[in-house]
Parts: sequence; C-alpha cells; structure tokens
Amino acid sequence: MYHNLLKHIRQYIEIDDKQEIILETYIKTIKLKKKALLLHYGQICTSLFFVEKGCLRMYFIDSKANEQTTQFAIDKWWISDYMSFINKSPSDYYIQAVEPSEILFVEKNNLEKLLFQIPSLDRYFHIIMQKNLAASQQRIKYLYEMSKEELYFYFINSFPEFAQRVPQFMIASYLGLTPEYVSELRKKLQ
Amino acid sequence: MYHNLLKHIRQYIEIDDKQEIILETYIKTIKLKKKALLLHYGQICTSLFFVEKGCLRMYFIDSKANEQTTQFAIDKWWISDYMSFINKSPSDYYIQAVEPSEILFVEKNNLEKLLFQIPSLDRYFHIIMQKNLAASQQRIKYLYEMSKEELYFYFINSFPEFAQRVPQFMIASYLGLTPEYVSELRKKLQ
DNA sequence: CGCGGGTTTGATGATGCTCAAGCCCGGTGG
DNA sequence: CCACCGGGCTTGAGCATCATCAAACCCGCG
Repeated sequence: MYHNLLKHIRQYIEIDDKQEIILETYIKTIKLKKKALLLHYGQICTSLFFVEKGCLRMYFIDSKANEQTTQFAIDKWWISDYMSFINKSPSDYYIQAVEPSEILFVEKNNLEKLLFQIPSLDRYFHIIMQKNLAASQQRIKYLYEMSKEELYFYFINSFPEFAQRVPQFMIASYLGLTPEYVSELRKKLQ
Repeated sequence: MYHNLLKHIRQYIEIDDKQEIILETYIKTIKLKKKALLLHYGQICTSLFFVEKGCLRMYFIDSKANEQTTQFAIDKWWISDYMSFINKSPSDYYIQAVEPSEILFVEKNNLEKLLFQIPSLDRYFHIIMQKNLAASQQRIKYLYEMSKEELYFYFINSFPEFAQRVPQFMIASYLGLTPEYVSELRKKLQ
C-alpha cells in the first residue's frame, strides 16, 4: 500500500530500509468508497493526504449552496487544506473521494516526528510544495488569460482521461462554469 | 541589506554566525528603480527573489496585448516563476518593480550549494512554500466564490494600504477586471 | 421497474467587457 | 516657471459572454 509513496519519495531523496520502516509507522492508510469524505467543513484539517490510487476532489459550498470544486488530486499527488493545516483553523472545505481510492496520510504531530527523524524529508516536501506552487501559478494564469469556453476546451483536450473519470458537473465547477453552459459547449463539438 | 531576510529565516529555523556568513556569500542583492525589470518574457527564471523592501509584481502579456498582473510581492515575500525555475524553461512572465525596491535573490546553483551547506534551510523553504500554497488556495477560493464587484470591494477593504501604493490599473488586472469597470465600481462608493 | 442524480434544452437577462472620447495631473524639456 | 505631453483614470453607449431558471430527458442503480 505504500508502494507509490515510497517510489515517489525516492525520486527525490534516498530512503534506506530503516527509514522506510519509520515512515510506515507514522503514515497511516485508509480506503475510501466513492463519495466518502476525508475532510468535512468545520473540521480542522490535521493531515496531509497522498493519493496512492484513485481520485479526490476538494470543494466548498458557496453562498448559493452550490458545490465549488477547487482541486482534484489523482495518482501521486498530495492534497490538503493548507490554511487549516497550518493554523489549526476550521476548514471551509470538503475533501471527497471521486472514485474508490486508497489514501495515505500523515497527521501533523506525526509529520513533525517524521521530519525530526528523517530530516531529508524536508527536502522532499520542499520540492513537492514548489511543484505544487508551479502548478498553481500556471492554473491562475490560465484562469486569467482564457475565456470560459477556451478553458473548457483546453482542459478537455489536455486531460482527456480526466473527462472520462470525473462527472461533467465536477469539471464544470472546477473550471468555474455552470453545467448548463458545459452542455451548450459540448453541443458545439458536433 | 540582509536584515529582513535573516529575521524572516530566524522566525522558522536557527542560524548561527557562521551560517549567516555562508548565506551572505550566496545571496545577492540588487536595487531597482520603479518600473525596472527583474525577469523578462523569454528568459529562464534562474533565481528566487525576496523583497527586502519595496514592491514587485509579476505579469504576462495576453493575446490582446494587455498586461495581466498575476501576483504582487511586498515586504518579506518570496516570488519567482516556479515553472521556469524548476524546468529551466523560458518564462511567460515579467517581474517588475512597482516602486523603488531592494531585492535579495538566490540563483539556482547557489541555492543548491546553500541547501547542501545549511540543510535546515530545506525546512525553511518547506514552510515558506507551504504558506505560499495556503495563500494560493485561498486566492483561488475567492476567485470562485465572489463576483468581480465583490472581489474588488473585498480587496480594497482588506488591503487598503495596497490601494495607496499600487496604481488602479494594476489592481484591476490582478483581480481580473478592466480599468473601466473599476472606475464604475469606485463611482458607486459615493 | 421506478427512482433520482446528472445532463440537456431553450428563453431571458445581468454582469462586466469593448470601444471611443475626453479629462486630469504629474513629469519633463524649453 | 511655464507649456506641453502622455499615461492613467473616467464616462457612456452598446453588446457579448455566460448565468439563471424551469422543464424535460436520460440512464444507471437499487
């Protein structure tokens, strides 16, 4: 169950057998059914989550009671509400399994112990967060430079496998448009 | 000139006198006049920039030849085009001084040496990037939940000092609206 | 088989953009 | 010290994009 995470970490730093065991004592696993929640609005987000297999999404409920998806995580991505994690403040978000998923997670106090025992993990997380930030910068750029129509077609063409795995209305809300408008755009394709 | 940076680093990790000297050998300084460029479209962004004093903005030119500001950095913030920095790819962005500024910067190869000699800096950057990511998540949430009008008033009320230091048209483009529309909104205030 | 979540359709309309023109004001050169 | 220049801000008319709302439809799942 730790296979993908270990592989991922070893892309960036060296982990020997002893350290591997330490890791496995501090990192927990959980299997989720479709639609199961990892984090609920109002809870404090005390963990960083790693998608070993499956797909998660992060969303909040806006003033009109719509679910607004702000992030997806698949494959070997980390996800968390960092504001809540850092400040121990109640989260505005839900984190939910889009499909049956296997998740690894480190709780904050365990992360501290882990970083103390394997300091090079700071390097790993430094690199991961930096990549995350790069992705986030690019996403913001796309949001600023493209119309909603362009955004949708760009997304569909860039991540066609995504359009298969994830329902339309989640993609719509991730791109900041209504399901009705997505419908209209899809009709254009014929 | 290194005062704010050192203070900032010491908020998170310990730096002794020897390490302080190492830091100062690898981190360079530059003073910028208003409107001077730190990074130009097409260049590879080889440094991380720290605002010791002043204000920077990051922008790109969109398909209609408008400047789109995607980020500001003041005070003790780090800024960079992380995509370009990580992949050594040509940047889409300009980074420019909004006002006369004092900037510190680490070049990529120097950062590697620095992290080798002071491994705890990985912890510092881990924390910094995590905070950056938290801010970025919150920004995206605001972009999704507020109308342009709400965004503008929220921004003005939350960062009134910003509205003083930065010209209207930059704030407009940072929030993704036209200067004309900002005008209209300001008129509403009377 | 029937229910319900997700998608489609179409009519209507608001938000916020475009374009063109004028204005204000601070900086620069004569 | 004044005049001019030009960048930035304002104004207003017209309009495109995209949201809203209501209804029907489709299909997978219990």
